[in-house]
Amino acid sequence: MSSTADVKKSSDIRAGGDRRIEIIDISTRMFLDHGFAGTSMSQLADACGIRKASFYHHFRSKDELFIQCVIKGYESALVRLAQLEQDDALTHDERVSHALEVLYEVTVNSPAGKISPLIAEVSRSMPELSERFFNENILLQRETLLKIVQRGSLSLAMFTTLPDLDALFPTEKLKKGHCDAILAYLARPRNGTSG
Amino acid sequence: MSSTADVKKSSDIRAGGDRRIEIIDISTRMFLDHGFAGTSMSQLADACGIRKASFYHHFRSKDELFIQCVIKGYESALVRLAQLEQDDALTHDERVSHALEVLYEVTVNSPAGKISPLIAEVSRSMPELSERFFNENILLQRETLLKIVQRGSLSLAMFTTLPDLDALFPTEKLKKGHCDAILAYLARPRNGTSG
DNA sequence: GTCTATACGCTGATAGAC
DNA sequence: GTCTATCAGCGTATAGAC
Repeated sequence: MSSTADVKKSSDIRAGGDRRIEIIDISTRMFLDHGFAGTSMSQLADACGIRKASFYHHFRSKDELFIQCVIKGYESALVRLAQLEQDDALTHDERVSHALEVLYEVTVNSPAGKISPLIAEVSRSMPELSERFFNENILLQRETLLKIVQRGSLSLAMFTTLPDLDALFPTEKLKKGHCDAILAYLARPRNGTSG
Repeated sequence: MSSTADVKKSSDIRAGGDRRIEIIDISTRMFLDHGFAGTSMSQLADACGIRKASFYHHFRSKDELFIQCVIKGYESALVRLAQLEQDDALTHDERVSHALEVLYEVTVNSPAGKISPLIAEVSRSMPELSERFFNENILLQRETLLKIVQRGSLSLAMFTTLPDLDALFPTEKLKKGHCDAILAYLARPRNGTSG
């Protein structure tokens, strides 16, 4: 399906322009809706209003198209973060707060966040994409967030544990929190006994 | 791909026995790993150690096999809930608490929970499966949970709002909670100013 | 209940005219 | 830059022997 050479920089773009962007947007929607294997080039061609063969003028393969969809998905979020880092109109606290909002949107709610399952789907056939997603998205997110926080006069020492940020939200803890919330809710209007 | 007649009761099982169970378990693992469209009958046959054609002795179609995988996925959780409801060795509070644990496992951590994205993948081609998943899994979960809670001497009135349980965990609220947690974490060892 | 052989549509992809 | 025509291979599914 794919080879190591399939994941490269923008150098293997065959053509540039609005049409390309349009195709990527439409294809992203299709991939999100039907999965990678579940979306055929014929379906994509129909959705884009062109013939199947014309697709190969813009993208050398289905893999390549998908990779571009994924990259475009997370690039916009990275741009937003980068702009935030440069925004002098905001206070430091506002920048940090907005950055967290952006990260949350990207990770949980946005189309970019919903791409993750697709990457899981193709992780075996396109391992380079998974790696790239991690290096160019996850790691860059963390770096930019770090820069944003560093713009304030905070001591650097406190960020030495930043990579452990994930540990802040362990499944077990969240689970207990959720269960406790339900139990508290159920217990609230209790009138009788409990046995 | 599928017709209305494809989703039925166990009457359209072609054969019963251990082999069938084994095939379902292996296939479930494959579907979870590669998606529905991403898993071919050849791959499934290889994984099960039989020929492609032999598959059709057990299941009339790939759709039918998938449906059985989904159903078996959530059935075990429902059985656990039902047993819990009958368990007189536990106190009422224990039963409620354990039920929440089971629901959490089923929804978030278990293979059954991970099936949800697969159902989303095929929701357009197998709408009956989505409906069945909701009616036989989601609704039954709620019903059994309700029964478990009702075994205590709590007033029925408090459950009139149970269908709104989802509202307890609105995205915005959770989001704010997570962001606040990160901010609190970042602010903790703060030594300098914040502008 | 599993096998071999086979039907046939659809897949991703290419060649070459315009 | 889009098209028609075409390819080899794989997809699901069936027929029928053992």
